[in-house]
Amino acid sequence: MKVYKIPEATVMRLSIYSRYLKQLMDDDKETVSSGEIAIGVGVSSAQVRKDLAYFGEFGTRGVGYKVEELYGYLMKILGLDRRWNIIIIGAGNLGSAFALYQGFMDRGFTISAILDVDKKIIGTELEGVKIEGMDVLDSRVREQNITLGVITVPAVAAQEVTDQLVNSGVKAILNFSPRVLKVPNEVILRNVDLSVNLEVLSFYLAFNR
Amino acid sequence: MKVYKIPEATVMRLSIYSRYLKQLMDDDKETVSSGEIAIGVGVSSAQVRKDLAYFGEFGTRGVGYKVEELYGYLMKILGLDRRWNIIIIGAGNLGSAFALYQGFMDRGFTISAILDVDKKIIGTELEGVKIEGMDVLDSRVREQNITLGVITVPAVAAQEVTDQLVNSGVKAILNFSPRVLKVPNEVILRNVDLSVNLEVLSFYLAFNR
DNA sequence: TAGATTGTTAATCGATTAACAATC
DNA sequence: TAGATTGTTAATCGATTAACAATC
Repeated sequence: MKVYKIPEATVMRLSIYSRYLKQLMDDDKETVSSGEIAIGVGVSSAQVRKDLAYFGEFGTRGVGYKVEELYGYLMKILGLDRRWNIIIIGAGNLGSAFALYQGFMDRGFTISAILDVDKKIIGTELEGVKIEGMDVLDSRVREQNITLGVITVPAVAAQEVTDQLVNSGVKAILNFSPRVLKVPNEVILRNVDLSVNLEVLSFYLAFNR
Repeated sequence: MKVYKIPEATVMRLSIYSRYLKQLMDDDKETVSSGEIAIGVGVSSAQVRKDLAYFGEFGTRGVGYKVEELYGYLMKILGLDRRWNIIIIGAGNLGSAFALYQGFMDRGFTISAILDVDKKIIGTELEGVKIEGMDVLDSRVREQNITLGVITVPAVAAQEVTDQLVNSGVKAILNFSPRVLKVPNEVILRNVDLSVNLEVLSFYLAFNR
């Protein structure tokens, strides 16, 4: 496969397009143009076509795209035509919220393990998954073919947990802790920093008026 | 005030710099260079200086920046030298997790109200804040000077809730629902889309190997 | 054929990086 | 003064937008 570098913004939009197409499918719409998608998700039609062009030609000139077909392509491009196993580290409020969120299931993600250090919650269940101690991290990741780690521990513990996940062979990490984490190049890291998001809003509120 | 357009990426980094400076303050470090900050947060030193340059000159050539002083400037720039009142709509898992997260308190945010439609949880408390019904949305926002709304309701309800928030006078919205929301120009909207984040990881996992 | 819409190229815009004079 | 580091300009890089030939 010829690998051009795909902008991250493009990937995020593809995910959003796919969700919009799902909506259209529910409305039994059969065909859609780049212009309609653009309006639906708030970007330009050129943007939509450019994003798709990284991966191939999916439409018909003068006609548009077949909704269901394009949806299928996008799911495949996004790697959502198969399942990914997730391990959640930290079963506090955020970790629990994440585990309980139903939306992920439909999109190809399986929560395979949930770990915490707190003896009081170890042994209890979340979504049918038993919360276990940190000692099983390595074996769970290896035995259950887990590729994706979600970090919802306090900031101070985040780097250590990251190192453990990396050593056990996790390939990608979604980090909710407000810490800048160091990972080897081959591990994919994404940060969802709730504080930063709130503070960006604070900035624009304070700055513009 | 002369308003140059500040890149959003710059604002996000300022928030991260400020957190790093806080760490340095805890370690009683007095001075820091752009190069040290750069290594600490994983960007280039030119980036650090450029980001700061949007707002003024905060350092001393040949010396660097006074940690505490720069921290103070950044907090001011980010609008964190005062408090912002927040209303959370949706007290499910994610809304609760958000409400219970302590980090926001320290950074100038006060959770003033939490609303939900579920009769079973209305009347219960989260972090000392009573969960109320949607009928009080307007009065709460107006009376308690709430500028910031956090949307943690299911996707289907998100646009309606958004409209209500906008009508009641909220100035900025942090949206956790996986929906593209329409807001008037003057309202600042940020989306934290957990699904999209997970799917970006899925993409790179599937694409690179 | 006329109208619509794609796929793609070229132009534009904006953000990052490199380089260096200013200066402590 | 010599060494260090800022603030800023110019060069580079990358992403978005505009425009249009291809084609259904």
